[in-house]
Amino acid sequence: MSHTPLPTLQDVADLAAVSTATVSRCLNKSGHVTEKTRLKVQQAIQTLGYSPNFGAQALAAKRTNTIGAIIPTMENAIFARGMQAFQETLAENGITLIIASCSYRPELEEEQIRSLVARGADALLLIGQSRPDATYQCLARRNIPYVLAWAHKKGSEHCYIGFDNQAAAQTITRQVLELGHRNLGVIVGLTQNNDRARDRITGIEHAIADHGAKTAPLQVIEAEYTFQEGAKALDQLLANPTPPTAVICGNDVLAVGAVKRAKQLGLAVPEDLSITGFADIEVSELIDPELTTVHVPHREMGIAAAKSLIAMLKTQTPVESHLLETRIVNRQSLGPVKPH
Amino acid sequence: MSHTPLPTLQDVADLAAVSTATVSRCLNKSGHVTEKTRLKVQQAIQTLGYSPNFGAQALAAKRTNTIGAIIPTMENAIFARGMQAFQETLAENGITLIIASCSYRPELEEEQIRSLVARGADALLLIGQSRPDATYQCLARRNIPYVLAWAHKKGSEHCYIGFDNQAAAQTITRQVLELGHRNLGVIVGLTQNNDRARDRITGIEHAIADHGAKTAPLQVIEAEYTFQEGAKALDQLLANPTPPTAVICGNDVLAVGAVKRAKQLGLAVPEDLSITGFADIEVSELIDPELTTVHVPHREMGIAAAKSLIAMLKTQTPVESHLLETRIVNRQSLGPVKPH
DNA sequence: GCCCCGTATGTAAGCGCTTACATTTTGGTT
DNA sequence: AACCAAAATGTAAGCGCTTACATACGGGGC
Repeated sequence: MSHTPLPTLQDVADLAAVSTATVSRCLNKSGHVTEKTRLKVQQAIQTLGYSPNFGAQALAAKRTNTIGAIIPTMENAIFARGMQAFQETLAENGITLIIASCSYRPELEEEQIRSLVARGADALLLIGQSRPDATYQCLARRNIPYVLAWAHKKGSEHCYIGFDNQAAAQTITRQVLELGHRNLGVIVGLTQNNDRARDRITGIEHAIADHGAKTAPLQVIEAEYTFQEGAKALDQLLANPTPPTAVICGNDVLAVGAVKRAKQLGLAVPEDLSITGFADIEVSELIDPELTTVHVPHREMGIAAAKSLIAMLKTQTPVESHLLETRIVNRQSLGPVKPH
Repeated sequence: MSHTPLPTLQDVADLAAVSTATVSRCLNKSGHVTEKTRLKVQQAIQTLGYSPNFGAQALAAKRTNTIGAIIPTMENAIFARGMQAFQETLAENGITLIIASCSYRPELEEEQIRSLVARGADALLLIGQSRPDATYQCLARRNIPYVLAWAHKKGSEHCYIGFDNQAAAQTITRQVLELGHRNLGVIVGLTQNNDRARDRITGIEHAIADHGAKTAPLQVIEAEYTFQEGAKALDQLLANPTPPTAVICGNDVLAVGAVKRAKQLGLAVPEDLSITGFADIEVSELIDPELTTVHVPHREMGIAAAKSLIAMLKTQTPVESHLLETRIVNRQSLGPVKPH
């Protein structure tokens, strides 16, 4: 499968009878080119089917127009919509997304960060904030802008593009308490390497403390983000001699798994058991009863993250954090506690 | 935010008191280096915290160790699991994934292909086969290997890593017919730019023709891949004076949306109406009744695609297509036709 | 001890682009 | 028509790496 060598900038310059610098200027829209020459060059590019060599461009310009993202996993719908919007926004701005996953394992994340940086990522999107200082230093040293998404922390040195996991969890818990529930269960992701999950638990605890009513001790089960694990976690919660009347889930996937299990066990939701979610992914409207959950503006977040990163790249200065509003979506899975 | 310039190959060479060529040879494991020098170099790399410059490497070596994938959308769970496995397998082999989405729009796909190629993708993963010849020629001209995933075509010039959409649809339809259904509805993705959806319809039609029994005319509704659209499509099907007794869906998302709608309408599934899916994504086990569907080995497919692409890159020769087996997963949403 | 050859290492020429700086062109003033 | 600043274009020096080729080295056979 032989093939002619690809045309180079020089070839274009020759054909258009200008210098390579002029062609380069046309390509990079860096001004100072007559309309006439621009047309000539355009023409030459067309006829040759020229497209710039990526490596050469990266080497000479010291940027790749590439942004990296490292997410726990692409399989989880929690990240899918936000990443889709992120990618679309990058593409609109001529930037390519390189993507890696870390399976919620910090050491893998670190490795992937190095890898993406080595691959020339100009900037990075990371999820949450908890990672070794060394990692942040490595990014600072190489002067690589990054945003932390899916989370928010006031007054942090980092740029967050996300929502307040703690406050959101607190709000929905308050609502649960106001409906009379005094014995709450919690199903949440593995907190080990997930600051978002930890923040949500904190929010729940604060809501209980603030509310002041006497409540049974909070029962917390950690589970991987799958329907099955959500179901299993509910089993554990219900095995307790005084099972909760409401289960607050740190995630829609877990919540939906729990709802399904509750129904299998013959429990009516929300009459016998209330269940709430977090994220408002598509599946929360699928299950019957539909899930009362915390709506997270995933697309907005992806778009904001992309824009912030692009701005940082352009201005070479940090950008303000961006707090997105969440809101409770009242559907059907949360109801008043059953009087007995 | 000042920062020392990053160490270069030259710096490493100086520190290790060898030439740049030797350092390069160490890095690329291209043999002919004494263990002793290798150690010296390793040492120098460590102390300097060196990591190769991507652009320079790409420019000099004419490869980027980067593979691109263009999928319709990341939001759809149909691609998530396969892509996750694809990315993991690439990462294990030191290759980075760059990803783009085309929203089922061919002209956007073409643009994204150009973009990823321009970004230095060494090889590509594409979904399905139908695209302009010019696109394939462009890839051939640049000598860029590619595989077509999520589909399979015998005796094609292209390398497919996928499954036989038509045969799978045919098999599940046969099963539906054997259960006595003679009036079938079909809900399938928009066929306009989706050869997989078209193949599935063909499979359904063949099954009916082969079976020989007299059946009502097939009613086909096309819908976007969302729960809501699946539900709406079911409404349309049921609006018919002689509504189908079984609905074959080209996709689990549509099927699950249809199941939910059927229940809302007070129809028992499968007693009053049978519904089948395609893909076997996680949500098919969530819905009640659980979905009878076509299982697609998504992870296997992702892994196989990655391996094939890597092999092509290494050997510079085409690789055989790879046909993956699908199988029917009999769960609860398909039952015998109701006698009346 | 000498020669030869295979292996380890060094030398240096690019790879294709960007960009600082030098040079030419343009067109408005006087 | 001559002059000049501003705008357009050209020149050429790298960017950091790979690799073909040249050279140095070391050890076995005689």
